[in-house]
Amino acid sequence: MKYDFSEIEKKWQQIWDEQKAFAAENDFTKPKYYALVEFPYPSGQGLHVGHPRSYTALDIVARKRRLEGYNVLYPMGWDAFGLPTENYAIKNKIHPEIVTRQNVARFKQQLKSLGLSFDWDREINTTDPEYYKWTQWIFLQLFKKGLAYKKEMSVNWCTSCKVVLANEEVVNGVCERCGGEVVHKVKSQWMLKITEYAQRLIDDLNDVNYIERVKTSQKNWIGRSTGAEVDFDTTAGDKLTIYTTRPDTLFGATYMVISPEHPYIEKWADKLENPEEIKAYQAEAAKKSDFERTELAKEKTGVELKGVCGINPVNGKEIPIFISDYVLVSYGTGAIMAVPGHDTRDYEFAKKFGLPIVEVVQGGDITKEAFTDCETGVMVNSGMLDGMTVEEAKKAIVSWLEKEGKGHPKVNFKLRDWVFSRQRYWGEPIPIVYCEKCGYVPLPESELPLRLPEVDSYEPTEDGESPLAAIDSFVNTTCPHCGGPAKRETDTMPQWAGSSWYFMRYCDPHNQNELASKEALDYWLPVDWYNGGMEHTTLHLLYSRFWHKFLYDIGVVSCKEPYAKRTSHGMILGENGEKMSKSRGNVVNPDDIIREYGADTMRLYEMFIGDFEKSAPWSTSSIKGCKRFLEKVWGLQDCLTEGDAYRPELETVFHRTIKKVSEDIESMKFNTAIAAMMALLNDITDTGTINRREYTDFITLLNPFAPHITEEIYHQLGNSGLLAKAAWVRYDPAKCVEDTVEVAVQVNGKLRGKINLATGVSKEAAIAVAKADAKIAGVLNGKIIVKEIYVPGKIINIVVK
RNA sequence: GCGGUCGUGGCGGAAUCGGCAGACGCGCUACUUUGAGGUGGUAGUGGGACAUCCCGUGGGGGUUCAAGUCCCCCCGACCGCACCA
Repeated sequence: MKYDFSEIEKKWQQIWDEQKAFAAENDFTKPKYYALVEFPYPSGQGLHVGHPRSYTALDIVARKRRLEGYNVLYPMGWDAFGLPTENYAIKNKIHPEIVTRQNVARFKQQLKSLGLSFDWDREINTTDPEYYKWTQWIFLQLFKKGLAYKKEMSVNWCTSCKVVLANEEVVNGVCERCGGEVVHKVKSQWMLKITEYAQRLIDDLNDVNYIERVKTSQKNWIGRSTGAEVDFDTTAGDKLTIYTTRPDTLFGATYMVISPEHPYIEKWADKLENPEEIKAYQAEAAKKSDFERTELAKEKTGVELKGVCGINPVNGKEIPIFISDYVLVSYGTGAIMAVPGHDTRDYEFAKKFGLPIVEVVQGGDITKEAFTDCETGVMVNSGMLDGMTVEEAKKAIVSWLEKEGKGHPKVNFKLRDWVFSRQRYWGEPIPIVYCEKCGYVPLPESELPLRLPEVDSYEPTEDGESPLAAIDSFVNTTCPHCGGPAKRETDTMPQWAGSSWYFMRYCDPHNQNELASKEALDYWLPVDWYNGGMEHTTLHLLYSRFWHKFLYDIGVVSCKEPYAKRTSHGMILGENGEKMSKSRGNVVNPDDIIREYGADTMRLYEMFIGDFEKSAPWSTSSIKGCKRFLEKVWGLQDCLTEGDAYRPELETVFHRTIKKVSEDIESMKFNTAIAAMMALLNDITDTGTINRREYTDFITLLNPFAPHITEEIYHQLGNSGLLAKAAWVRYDPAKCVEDTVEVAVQVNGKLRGKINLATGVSKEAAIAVAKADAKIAGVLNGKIIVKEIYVPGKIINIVVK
């Protein structure tokens, strides 16, 4: 019988659909398991071969859990708001809603053809008003708690298109579409106070099972540092506050630097002697991104603010103040004290501008480079701090500053508040009304969802406002508070909004009255296993943890953290080892693979391709190996015998393989799980037959990986129900051990032979057997034995002179 | 620049705690089957004048009876960096 994968796959996908085989039950008394993968952005290109890597992996986990008896929730949906759809809609004059519908239909058909066991009854879409109603509701709660506020922020502004650009649309400092000059422009933007949660977002990482590199990335991104804020008096008669992590080096501060956007430049305008130079520098800085500005490799630039000096609080010395783009207005206070002796960037700057470099920590050679090691140094040239270690000096100076009223200890985070406004059409409207009398007023919850208005043009307006600003019927409204005339907020939310809480909606996706019922949330949350890309670690993952914590604070959810476990898959690269992209011409279309090899082979190959956590290049020729494996599994039907127990020669290898596959799935080592099944198959085919028990167990083990073929074989074996609903195979640990083991024998660390030993023999007996071996005896002849090492089941090493 | 990851045959990759490097698969070679095609099977496959020896996990040092694995230095590659998602 031929293995007709396309027939088999179509047949079982239809049966699973009809029977709703993978629908999560609403029986909250059963043990639950919530497996989650990041829902895709339904782009116009269709599914990428990278998507199924993550989806298949957790599909394997979900299917195994069902076989183990859990009530499993494995849902899927669409993160469909966003820039590419909007740009496509503008270009082709199609409504983004229609574009989205088409893309979703294509993605869904592609996902279904992979045989993924999603519960399609719980499908969600962030652009559905019934969904974004609750995204808006969450925003209102944030607003009411003071966590949403307006702030002047700089945006990328294309001077020729007159449009606010996303960072991605700025390439080498010019507009991606027209090549026009891009500058920073200040706009009033909605912000979310994620910084208020910074400490908790770090602390609660202790309570979750995330892979270590995810935790590390999040911690570094949040970037907690302890230091001090210090007030420097200025000759302008005011105080300039700086933030430093090295208050111990205060005596070494020989100048100050403020960011080109610092408000004091305006404030000191009448005292500054070189305003033109300063203005020119500010204009230059406005063209650069933070990334370009802080690049250490680049030459330091800056301009002295002539006419105003700072006064070092510890020694009263007047020191110059510069503006330079390596100081960012968004971090700390936007101003620093520069200690060139002990900071690399300050050192370079001082060298370039001929500023004095004073050594205040001994231990390095500051004529060559800045000495930044704070472990070993001793304070010098620092008055009362002389002789102290850096650690002691930090404490001493901070308490002195506090006593003098010139500073205080300060914890700072690199994490910045979340810019929540977009001047775009295809996003959730922000449900706020601006009233001249009452200010920013939240829309009453009863008016949600605030729908996107139907329009013909999605182009932003001339002055960079959102397209919604051009629609008078949308903008003009009445104030919910005083009833007077008012204007709606016209900015929309970023794509991150809808994805920050979607895992909650899956718990109760059709609820009309709440984002999800408390009962459903309490049962399903937290997500037991969440897999996604490393690129989402610092934005999506952090944003959704922040929203979850907020919803915990207001009593919507009962657990502090949304995801109990987070893992991450590596990227699938093109055959040439580079990232797959249209421009590189190395894109593999999953549809072609499924058509030619079938979904089971595709799934198996994606799991076999390499270490799940690492990136791996696609290889069309390697797929054949997985196809051959499945064909052999299929072919076993022709050599079936009766029998309800493993044959003795296969017993150990069966138990071992079941153990290995069971454990490897849990630790994401899908590649070695498949290798073990291939090895077991080789052992079976060596015997020429397979009995019913062996075959049934083998296909059960393989079922989560290749669900269609195994379901069909199960059916062919005369079973009536679904294999997907049968029971997972068990192993007996006692039967995983062989009676004898082969042990390598080394002399002086070099392999000289191998011996067979009964498992559990003593060291003495083992070494005696080794010495009795003719070859080993020959090597040992005439040598003096210095040491004998025996590692049971592994190795014997005899050290001789 | 900051942060993260990685370097093993011709290729993808294995190698719980430091214990036989190269599992499993691709490719290749020989034979074989079917007859033809890109099918199936058997055997071989890290390198070296390749029968028991020597060398081999990016490079150099170190620790150890024993190092792909631990430590130090160097080289190289990849990913993210807040309005792409």
